[in-house]
Amino acid sequence: MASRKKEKYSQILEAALKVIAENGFHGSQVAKIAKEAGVADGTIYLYFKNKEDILISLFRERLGDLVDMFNSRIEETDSAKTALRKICEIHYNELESNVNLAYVTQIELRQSSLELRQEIGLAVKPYIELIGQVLRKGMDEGDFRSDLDVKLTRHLIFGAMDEVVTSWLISGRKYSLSAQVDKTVEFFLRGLEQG
Amino acid sequence: MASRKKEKYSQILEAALKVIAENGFHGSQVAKIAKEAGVADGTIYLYFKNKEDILISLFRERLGDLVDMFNSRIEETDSAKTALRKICEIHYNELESNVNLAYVTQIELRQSSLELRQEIGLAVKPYIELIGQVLRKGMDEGDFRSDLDVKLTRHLIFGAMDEVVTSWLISGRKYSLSAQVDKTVEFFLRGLEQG
Amino acid sequence: MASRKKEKYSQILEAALKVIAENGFHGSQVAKIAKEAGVADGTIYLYFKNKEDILISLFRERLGDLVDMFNSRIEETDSAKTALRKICEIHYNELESNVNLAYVTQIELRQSSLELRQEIGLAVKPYIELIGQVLRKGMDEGDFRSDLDVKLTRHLIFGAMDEVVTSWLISGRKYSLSAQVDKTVEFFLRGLEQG
Amino acid sequence: MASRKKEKYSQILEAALKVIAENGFHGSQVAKIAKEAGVADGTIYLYFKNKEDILISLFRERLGDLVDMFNSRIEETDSAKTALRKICEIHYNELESNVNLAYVTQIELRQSSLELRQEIGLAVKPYIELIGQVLRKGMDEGDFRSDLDVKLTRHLIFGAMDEVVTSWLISGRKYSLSAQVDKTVEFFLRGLEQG
DNA sequence: TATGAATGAGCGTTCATTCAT
DNA sequence: AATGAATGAACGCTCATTCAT
Repeated sequence: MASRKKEKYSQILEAALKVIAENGFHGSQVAKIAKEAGVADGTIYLYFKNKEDILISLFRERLGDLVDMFNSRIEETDSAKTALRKICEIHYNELESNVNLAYVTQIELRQSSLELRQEIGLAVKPYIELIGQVLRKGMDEGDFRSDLDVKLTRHLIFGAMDEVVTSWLISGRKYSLSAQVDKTVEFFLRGLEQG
Repeated sequence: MASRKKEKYSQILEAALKVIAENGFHGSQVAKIAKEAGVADGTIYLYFKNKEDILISLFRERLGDLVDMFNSRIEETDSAKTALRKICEIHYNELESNVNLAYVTQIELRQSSLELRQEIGLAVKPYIELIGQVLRKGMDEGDFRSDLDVKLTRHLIFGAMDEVVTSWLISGRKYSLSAQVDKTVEFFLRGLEQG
Repeated sequence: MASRKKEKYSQILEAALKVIAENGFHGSQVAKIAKEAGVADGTIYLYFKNKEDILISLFRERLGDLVDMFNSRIEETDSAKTALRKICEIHYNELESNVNLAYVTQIELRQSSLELRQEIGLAVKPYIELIGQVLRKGMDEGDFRSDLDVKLTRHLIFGAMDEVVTSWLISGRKYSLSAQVDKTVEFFLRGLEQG
Repeated sequence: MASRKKEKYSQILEAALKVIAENGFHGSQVAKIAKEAGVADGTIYLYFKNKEDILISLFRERLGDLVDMFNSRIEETDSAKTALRKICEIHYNELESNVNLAYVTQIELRQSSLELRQEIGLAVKPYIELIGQVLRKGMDEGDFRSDLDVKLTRHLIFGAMDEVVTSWLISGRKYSLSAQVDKTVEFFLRGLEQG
């Protein structure tokens, strides 16, 4: 019974993801999501407090999965440099192979109420903190410069990758996103300067 | 008479900026903007096609001003490194000294329709291209690595700065944004690596 | 212009009265009232805060008129006994000659939210107080017993008339309401007891 | 088994009374009543046709009990005057000592559909007829005036008491209701007039 | 009998836009 | 050019009732 309940919950989230990706945030009425999920409008409200709660849950669940994936894969890495490469690989690969999710997280979910965006901020935070941990590890192990401002730099790195994904989407995904990993990591590690 | 016309046009844009900054995107009805501008609701539609047109114009005008400022200030610089520093300085300083504009461009205007966001993309493009020009100049002059992917790197740089501004806003502006210029530019130029 | 505004306001109240009388409280959607008034749904909200506000206004305006009528007619009376008879006459006559109003005030408006019923209470209060004043006058002038509890008795009198009107409506108005005035006043004045 | 059935039936009515008294008519969903009664939502519909049927039954049962009480207590009385006093005593005492019932019958149940109110009317009818019987007895025995209109007067009496109870509730029960019996009966018997 | 998850009709309100003045 | 009263489409959410188990 618990699995049936969980099933319908996921079913609705899945439907929401598809509907939002196809119709945009403002074109995604609760009725449309319900229809896509194959349930009645009212059923939505047995599993979610309100429309916003669907979106928050969607973001939280999926981003949670991503962060879990990051954590487990990074444990396997030996150096901070490899870890940073791993992060960028997962970031680009996951969003490239799940375009609906990419579209919804990068484009649609950002045009929501303050409350939702605060929730999204909370969901993104663990990821940004993970980047910070890798930076600190690299500093401790002598791989990274010891004068880095971790709090600033983790945002520089997250923002850089985030923008690359967004511009890839807006461009119409005309090139491979995962093919940008090497050059992105190279930029993070060596910067712009010659030599 | 042309100036009178332009006057009211600017008056409405000014009002829109203030209203959105104070009430958020969803709390900014046309009627509220009209009241703040001191005109009737209908008058808005003599100067703008529709509500979206106000926002697009707002973004375009203000960002256009910024890009003009970038261009003129960068002409004065001698090297690509200095130019990049200048860009970051202006980016952080302008948004720090104009919090309403920062709030509206970073937070509020992003929660709009696809059409508006595409327009915003067009307005941001000249800025991103400017960054690209600086990169190319640095490569030509031997200051920057010759193997840089300009199209990718200009997004990495823009995204990094963009995220820093956003997180500064969300944090409640508890620290100086312009004080982040040095460390940001350092990251762009030298990257993370030791030595 | 003020009269035009007032015109539409009254037009909506008139429509509300008719719609509620014909369809009952629960069958009276805002859209139905708007249609009956010959205006758009949204227009309602230019004149009233919300649906409840229509009902409150309806009650307040009409009952206010009644109380005004009571006051002016009672001034003309010489004794408390005549005044009491006048009150009962107006009460029965007005509601008999305005069945829609009677139906809405006696039956429909009572099935509303606590907030509305409190408002109705406020609107009825001046009327009950008027009855109290007449009682006090009668006591002062020696027409009424000096040991009357005014606060209690005004409710006994109001409740008695109120119930008579309601039962007349529920019975299907099969008899004349105004024909009950004499016997009602007789009961108030002399009570049940034999001589 | 019949008793088990009756048990759950009463259990639901009891729960309905409590829930309506605590949450008001509009705040009393079937689900809430079911929860209070400790049964499933669907179980309600094994004992009652629909929600309205619960309320009708509630009123009918409780008012039936009251009328039974009236009848048995009045048999013990010798004169119509004493009987009338008894009626008023029971009316005020019962509702004062059962505030939930008072609140629900006087305030909440009145804001219901026409159908329900007609049913309530039927339930109240035997009580009003009882008052009529007492009046007739008093006329026969020479205690009451012989020119009374029984059909009218029984409503005057019921309405008077009904309004006193309601205003006592609305006032916040700041005084004793049963302490109003003497003055109420005095008004019924002697009316207002001096001498 | 009893359950409770699922249903889906129903409605008050907002607000961008229009148009008669 | 300017006004602002009027428009009416659009939608999230509730809750009485049903029915498969």
